[in-house]
Amino acid sequence: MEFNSNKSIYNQISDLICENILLGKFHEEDRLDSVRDMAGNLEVNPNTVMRSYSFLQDEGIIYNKRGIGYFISTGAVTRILDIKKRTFVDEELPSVFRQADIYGISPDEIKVLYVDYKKGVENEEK
Amino acid sequence: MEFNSNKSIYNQISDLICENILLGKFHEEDRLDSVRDMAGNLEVNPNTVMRSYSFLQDEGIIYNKRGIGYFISTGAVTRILDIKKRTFVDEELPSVFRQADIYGISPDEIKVLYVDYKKGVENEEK
Amino acid sequence: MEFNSNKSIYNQISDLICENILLGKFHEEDRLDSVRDMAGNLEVNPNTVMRSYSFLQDEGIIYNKRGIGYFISTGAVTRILDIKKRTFVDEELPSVFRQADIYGISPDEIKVLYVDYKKGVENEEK
Amino acid sequence: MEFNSNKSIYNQISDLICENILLGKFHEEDRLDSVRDMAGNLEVNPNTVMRSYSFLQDEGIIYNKRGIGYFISTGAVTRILDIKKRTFVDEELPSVFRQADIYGISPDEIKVLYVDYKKGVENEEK
DNA sequence: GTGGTCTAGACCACC
DNA sequence: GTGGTCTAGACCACA
Repeated sequence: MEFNSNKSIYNQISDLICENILLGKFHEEDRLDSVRDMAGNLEVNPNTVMRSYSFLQDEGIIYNKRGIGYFISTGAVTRILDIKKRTFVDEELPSVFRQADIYGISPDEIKVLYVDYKKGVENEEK
Repeated sequence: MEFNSNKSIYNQISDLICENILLGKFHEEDRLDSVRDMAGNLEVNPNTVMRSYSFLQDEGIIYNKRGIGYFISTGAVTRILDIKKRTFVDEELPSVFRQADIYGISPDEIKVLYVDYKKGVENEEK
Repeated sequence: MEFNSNKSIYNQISDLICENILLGKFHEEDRLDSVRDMAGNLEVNPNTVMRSYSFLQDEGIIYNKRGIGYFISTGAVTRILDIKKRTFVDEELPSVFRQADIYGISPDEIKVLYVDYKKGVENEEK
Repeated sequence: MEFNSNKSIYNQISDLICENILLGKFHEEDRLDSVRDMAGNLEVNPNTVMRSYSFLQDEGIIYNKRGIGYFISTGAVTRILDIKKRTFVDEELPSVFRQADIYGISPDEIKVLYVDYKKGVENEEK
């Protein structure tokens, strides 16, 4: 897997895991890949994966059983929505809207772009 | 002026200048504050301002007259819209929509949030 | 290493790296010395090296792996030739020819001077 | 008149005057335009012209009659050829040849490029 | 006065 | 360990 430049890798990995949980690909109380396996799959330094896991653990999204591995917490979905959606709506969206405003993109256009985006994603999945 | 921590200062200065140009506060062929003056006003090191200016010059948004100062290029508005709007629509929006989708925010909700945001801004201006 | 006074140091470093790539001393996908090491070798401030690296990155000649270092891009040779040869032939040569013309140096004489130069270089290498 | 970026303006003005002398447009013992006139014609700061004149005076190419103006020295042509041609052949050409060598341009190609250049100039003059 | 470059040294996030 | 950014302060050429 390749990682885009502007976000730190460990952050992208955290996001990836959260998304998979929200999308139902990972389930609560599932065990995550070991740090080494995950690092191998993603072609990334184990330290970097470790950092993602630690971060998610701090957020209460996963937890650790010593010597066994990392597991997705019960209630992880709720917690992710709590944390991420809030920062998304409260912090990210305003900055996005501010830019859209400057560039003269109307609310209707934004809606249309979003609809188009969703269509694009659907087609890819087929 | 205060700077946000997550973006580099020189980047925020560049953005600030671009926005002022788009908003019509700075005009094409206007002279920018000298590096030292701008640095003084923003309470920032001259090197940091220099970096912003150099960056904008590379982008063709401002240009330099030897020994006189930096000036806003003719066509700067167009160029900024070209560069920024393109990266906004092509790179920023998709990631925003992807998140919105995951968090279950519909196109109509996005539109409403944007409308609300614009109202908020208008009220502030009064 | 010693630097010529009329060109900026960071520029000379960039040129040095490009030449080494063209001459086959550095190869595509090789890792460059770290900023600090290079600075130490050249007896120069790390910031100065950083500037060279950033410049070459902007030109697409080298790229960065986060936390690991700078690497020579695949296709760097082509890209350098593209950039440098073009500016050499289109911008530098005309001014040279213009001067040669004024000083009454004929095309044949230029050719002879060049041949002599190449012989001189060959002898040095022995 | 517009001045290209990479050389200092006063230097470009000096070169311009020297060329006009070599090309026979200005003659020895001719009076040069006053600093102010020249500055007006070139749309440049008088200080900058002054600097060119001083420079040329230091080189012995022009001389000053107090209160009257600057005049081209007798022997200016010889002196210019002495100074400029020497630095051209001894310093500029080697660096040019070095680059040509790196870019794989042969002596014959250089000659052809030079011949082409001369043809181009001739056509412009018609 | 203007920009441009460089040094020294610091701090940070990241791998 | 890596790069990236920033400050403070200096020096230079140029207009």
